[in-house]
Amino acid sequence: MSTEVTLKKLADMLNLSISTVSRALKDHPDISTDTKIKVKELAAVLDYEPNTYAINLRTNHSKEFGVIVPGIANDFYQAFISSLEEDARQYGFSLIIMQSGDDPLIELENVKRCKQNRMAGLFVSITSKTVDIHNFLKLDEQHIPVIFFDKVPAFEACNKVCVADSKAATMAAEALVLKRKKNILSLFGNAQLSITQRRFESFKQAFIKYGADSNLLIFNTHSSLEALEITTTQLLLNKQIDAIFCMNDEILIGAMKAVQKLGLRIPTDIGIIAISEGIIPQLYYPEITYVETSGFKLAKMAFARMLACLAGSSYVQELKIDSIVVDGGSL
Amino acid sequence: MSTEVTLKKLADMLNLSISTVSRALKDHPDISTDTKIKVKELAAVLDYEPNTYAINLRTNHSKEFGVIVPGIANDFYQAFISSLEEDARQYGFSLIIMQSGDDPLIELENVKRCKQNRMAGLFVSITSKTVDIHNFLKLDEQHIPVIFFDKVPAFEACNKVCVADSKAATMAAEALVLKRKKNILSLFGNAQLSITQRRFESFKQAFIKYGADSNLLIFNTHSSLEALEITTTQLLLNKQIDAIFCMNDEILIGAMKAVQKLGLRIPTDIGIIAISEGIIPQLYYPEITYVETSGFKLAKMAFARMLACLAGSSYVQELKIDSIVVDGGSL
DNA sequence: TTGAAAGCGCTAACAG
DNA sequence: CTGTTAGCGCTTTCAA
Repeated sequence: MSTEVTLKKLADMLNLSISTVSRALKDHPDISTDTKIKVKELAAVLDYEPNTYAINLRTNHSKEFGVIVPGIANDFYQAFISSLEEDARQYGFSLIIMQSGDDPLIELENVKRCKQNRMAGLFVSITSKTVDIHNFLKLDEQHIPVIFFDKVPAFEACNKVCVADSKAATMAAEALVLKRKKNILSLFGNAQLSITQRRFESFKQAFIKYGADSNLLIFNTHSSLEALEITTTQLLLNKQIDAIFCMNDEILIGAMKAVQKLGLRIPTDIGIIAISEGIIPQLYYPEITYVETSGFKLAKMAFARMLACLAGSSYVQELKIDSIVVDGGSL
Repeated sequence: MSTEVTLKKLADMLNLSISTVSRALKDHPDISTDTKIKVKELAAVLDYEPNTYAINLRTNHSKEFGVIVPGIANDFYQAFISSLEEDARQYGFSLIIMQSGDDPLIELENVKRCKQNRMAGLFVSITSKTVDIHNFLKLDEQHIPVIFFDKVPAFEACNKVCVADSKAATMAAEALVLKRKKNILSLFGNAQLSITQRRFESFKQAFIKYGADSNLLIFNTHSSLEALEITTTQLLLNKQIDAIFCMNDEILIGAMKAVQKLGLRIPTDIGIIAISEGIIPQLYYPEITYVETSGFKLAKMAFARMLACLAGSSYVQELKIDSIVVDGGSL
């Protein structure tokens, strides 16, 4: 399209060279105030907009961050991305969102896209089956910082920010001990995942630490529906149960359905506490007491770390954000 | 970085010209099978990846779609974006997500970013205060198709895909008539929004059409909390109320809290129906019956329309997706 | 204080 | 079948 306003066009119209116009536009000290004004005025009138691709080609990097998550349909990632986008925008960066669908192959494909597009940096929450971190580390070598968040690789030296999983579970346990709950239906997620293992260990340890004689009925569940079923069965079988602990939102949803189905009153008939991003617990009355794992806060931290890396911080870091207990009156 | 693999590098190593390598890589018929194989092999070995910026600069357009929404923290946009991303990926496109925060100024800034980045196309759900569509239409002139979805401009000729608002409200009303509900607490959103007005009109008309003698208690509410308060008050004041209609998820959340607070049983004590994306209604037991407004389906349609525009379809179109009633047992 | 010129990596007409 | 060449729009030495 010949209507495109370019540096050349401005230069021609002003009888200046392209380089002068370029420099004027970015306030290069060499250029006289006079020309600067003239150039800027014309640029404004013609609504000149620099061609991003030319710049990127020239400078060999872009102002785009890639974000790879298993799927965005999740309150936690939602909050994370939403918050990250705001921060990024402030700094002139855009976000490219990619979903791996928890499939390592698609994840790899996405990583390649990021590399090919010379992204400025990458935020990744890996799939549950990702074993080979190699491809990510290659990016780091090319000076494309990779910040892992939430689901992070277990051992490798890399930049990670995540919620304090163990701590969150401990806090939930402490709340239960404090309320002297004796028979606790404890619902955990997929036992294969390290997040489940960490939360489980800390949860158990906390009761031991405080010398509580609570009886823990522990189950692992892989879906909301399964949580609903387990909870229903257990509550019917065991009338002693006086509290439910849910390791995540998905489980909470199932457990709450069971509680509603059985017509139990919270917190009189039964207490409940969860680890959650915070959206779901607020949907019920009374609101569910939860240990917060804030995607919002995590995004702030991840972005700060990214800026540091971009600014040249070369060492890797493993950061954890602390949780807080948000009392909804359900315990 | 000198380790970057470029066409030139491949050409030098193979003693071929850059153009031959380029053509071999894209299976140009002019090139001999022999050279093609040689070139492709080396490219594979060296992990050659074309420089996107050079291509974009050359061809003056990218494989990126901009997506501008008021905010992504919303089940509907969530579903929309998630679905759109999958489709886009299949076709080699990426998604740049931008949030306007329902602020027309940020929206405008984002539109400019899209223009500046020569996006391949744009999906927009406008802010509630957007009046000037001019800037969007300018993009269309530059052959950057703009597909408005969900929140679309009222009058202008442009590509729009949205849920059939009136139809959804009519369907909800029909369900209520069918169940012979007589005193219906009818909760609508912000009365200033055209979506509210359309849903309200159709809702009312449906009762008239069927000659139902139902008594509608109509309220407009702007938040979940307000919905909770109104519902609580009304249910206490008027024991005749036998059903609640909620125009959207936000209102449903508030109404459900009130119902839980008052300890009412669904559907025996009271019936409830909502217009929703579908996530929230499934959180309760029994699940809430709702008229579906699917972000997923809308995305499919929007993407198809985008492809058509990219393929040269120049006329504008206004598309609507129909809703279905999903019975959760709450009515 | 300004301009000329080279080149980022790629594509595509044109020429052999 | 392959090579030469001329850019795409911009930045950045180097010269003037």
